[in-house]
Amino acid sequence: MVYRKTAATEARKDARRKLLLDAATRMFGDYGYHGATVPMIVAEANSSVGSFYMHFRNKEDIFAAVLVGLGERIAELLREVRTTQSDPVKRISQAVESLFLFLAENPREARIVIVESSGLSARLEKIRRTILQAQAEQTRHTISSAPDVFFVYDAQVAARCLVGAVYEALCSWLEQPEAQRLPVHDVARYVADYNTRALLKR
Amino acid sequence: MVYRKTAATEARKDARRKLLLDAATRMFGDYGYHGATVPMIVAEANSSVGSFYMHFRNKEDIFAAVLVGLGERIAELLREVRTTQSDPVKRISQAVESLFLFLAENPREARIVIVESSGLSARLEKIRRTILQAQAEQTRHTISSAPDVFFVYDAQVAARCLVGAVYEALCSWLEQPEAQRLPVHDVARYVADYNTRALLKR
Amino acid sequence: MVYRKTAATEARKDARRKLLLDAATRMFGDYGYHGATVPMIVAEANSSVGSFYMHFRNKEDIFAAVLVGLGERIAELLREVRTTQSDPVKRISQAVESLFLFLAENPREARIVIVESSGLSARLEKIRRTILQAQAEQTRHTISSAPDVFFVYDAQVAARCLVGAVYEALCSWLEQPEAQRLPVHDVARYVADYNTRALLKR
Amino acid sequence: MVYRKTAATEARKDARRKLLLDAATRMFGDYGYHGATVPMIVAEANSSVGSFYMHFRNKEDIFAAVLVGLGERIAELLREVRTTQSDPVKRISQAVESLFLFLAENPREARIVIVESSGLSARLEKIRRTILQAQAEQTRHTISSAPDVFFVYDAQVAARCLVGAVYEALCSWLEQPEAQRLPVHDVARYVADYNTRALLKR
DNA sequence: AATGAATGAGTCTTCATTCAT
DNA sequence: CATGAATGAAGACTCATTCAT
Repeated sequence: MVYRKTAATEARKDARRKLLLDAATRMFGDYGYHGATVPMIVAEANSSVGSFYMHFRNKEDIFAAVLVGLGERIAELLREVRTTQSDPVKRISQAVESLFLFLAENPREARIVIVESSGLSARLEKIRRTILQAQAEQTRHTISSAPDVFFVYDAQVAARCLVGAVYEALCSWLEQPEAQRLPVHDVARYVADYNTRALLKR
Repeated sequence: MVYRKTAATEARKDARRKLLLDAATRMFGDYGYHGATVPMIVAEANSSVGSFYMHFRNKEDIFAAVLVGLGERIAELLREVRTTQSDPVKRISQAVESLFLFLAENPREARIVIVESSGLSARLEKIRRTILQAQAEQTRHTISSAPDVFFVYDAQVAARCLVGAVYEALCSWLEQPEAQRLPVHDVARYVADYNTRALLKR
Repeated sequence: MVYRKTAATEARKDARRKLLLDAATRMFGDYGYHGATVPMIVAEANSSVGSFYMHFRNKEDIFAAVLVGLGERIAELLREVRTTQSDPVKRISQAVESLFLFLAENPREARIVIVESSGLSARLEKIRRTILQAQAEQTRHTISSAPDVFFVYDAQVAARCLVGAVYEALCSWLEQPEAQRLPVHDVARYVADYNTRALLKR
Repeated sequence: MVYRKTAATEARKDARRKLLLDAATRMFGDYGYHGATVPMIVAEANSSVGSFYMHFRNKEDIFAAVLVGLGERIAELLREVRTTQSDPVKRISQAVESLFLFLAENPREARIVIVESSGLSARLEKIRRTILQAQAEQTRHTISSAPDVFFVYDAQVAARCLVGAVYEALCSWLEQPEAQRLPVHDVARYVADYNTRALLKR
């Protein structure tokens, strides 16, 4: 009497989940963790409160899912750079540029990672740290692989300086009215240069 | 007689205001903007809700005041550096170091400026921007004053990279358990070097 | 062919109904009417929500069914006593004892009848009353059959006193940690004596 | 600057608390623990949700307060009987009668103690047990004080039988439409007799 | 001016019930 | 007939803000 869980049903469920996740990304990106309410999210997803709580334990849960998803997209981004570039200096420079461009093109996602994921619950804080850590790790690894070209006191500190510079430069860029913004690619390039110079031995 | 009485009253009023402001700094620093409640703040200040609304229009208002106060302390800090150091490179290096040390010694204040002041109302966002801008301005000014030693695409971008690097390095440092932290002064120095190298022509 | 198929279907349907009813008894007994949820019950029955609403109009409906079932089991119990014992005094004493023992051995069922069935809807209240009434009726009948040995103001009141004493004594017994409980049979016997003495002329 | 907490303010606060407590008693008595909602209670008390949560931590808390209050009223009742009656048999009989009458006159309160306080949280269960225990203790004490007149297997069990009989008889009485009810005093007297006989040696 | 009790709009969350597959 | 995803009404609770004393 147990009916096969049809693939179609499963697929529709997953689609709904994705819908909610996307809506949440938009709402969290636009209004922040506290500003975005569950009713707002479900309305944006053309879904319902009940459905929301079928897919996610609570508001924190969906935020975590959004964050993890973003972390993966960024990790994937950096992974690509790593496999493309073998020269350590270019690799770092390229990673910074890619990160900057990705976030510049996805400002809502950027805001979620940079701004909104801070100062929340321990669990979320941990996810945020993991994301930053993944980026830092990448940098750290490259730095350590070429100790003769990089000047480094502590790779961890250096990596975080780099990430911080990227994020803040991005914020600054996003704060400008669109009309006055410098060309994204130029800024991305400059930020990449800034950090590359910072890391190189003179 | 009347004047003195008024002065005394004024003084007491200011004292109460200061008390609330300090309590708010502690609470916002420890629990964040949303986590700190008005009752919490007034309890910490040994005051009362009524009194609170005597001195501040609302919660946002006191947070703004805290933020402005912090901005001034930081501005003052940087002003001192400027008057002490005339060499542009040293001036920048020194400014970074001072900022890092100040925030490291005042982690609550650091959290307020870096983390908690983001993603709130437009008004607060503006104040935050003003503070960052003040720091950036300082850097920009120094950079512009010696175009031959500094390599700069856009002083604004450069300045924000610098501030971002400082903040993120600090966050990283604060995230560590105290036992495992590197010496503050060493980190501060390294962060200063990081940014100085980033700015100098090769 | 058609007939047999229908019979088989009917049988399966009844089996499923029984499964749900048993699961509901466990859940209501363990978590109470409000604590037990429909999803909990169907999970316990390895069934599904849809199936549930196939067999029962709603949650109240299944609770009612559980209650009615319990009422019948208890009625059957008392009926047996009546057919076994002809001596009115022994009959009452035996009925009390049997009831006590049955409930002591089925604490979940006991909790449903005694505790959980109170204070719900009018319909459920009525069923509960019916069950109690059946027990009372039994007692009343026996009492009335031997007016010379029993001292009774109003048989209805007397019967309810008796039932109340049984239930409360049972609760008291169940509240004790198992290790400290007096022997069931002794308590059952004493409760029987208590009520017998209460009913007899001196 | 610390103003004296005026007696008037305190009094008004207490009055409000009492108002809420009374309203809660009515609502819990009429609709049960789950049926009575916080909005209902505050509406009944002409108060507000916020006020409610100023005085009580949560819904369970106010129910606990109601229950404790009832426990005290009942305890007081029994205390009076104890001081008035020195003869053990009369004391028990009188206690039963008083309890019955009190509950008959306060049916809402009765329902709260008897019906609604069961099967809730551990905390509430404990309070309920305490109340029953207090009544049982009273009985137990009297019984133990005159071992030659009372026939008792275990005073605890006996006491609970007594309490159960009282409560159930009361329920039965309350269930009747008012027109058909037997005179309260007669029933109270009979219930008292029922239990007295049950306890006496033959 | 100071106090803190009172307010109620606004959140999150649960769960009985429905219905498309 | 069975399934379980979807629904949304309803409830508990928080907290910024007001205002009578």
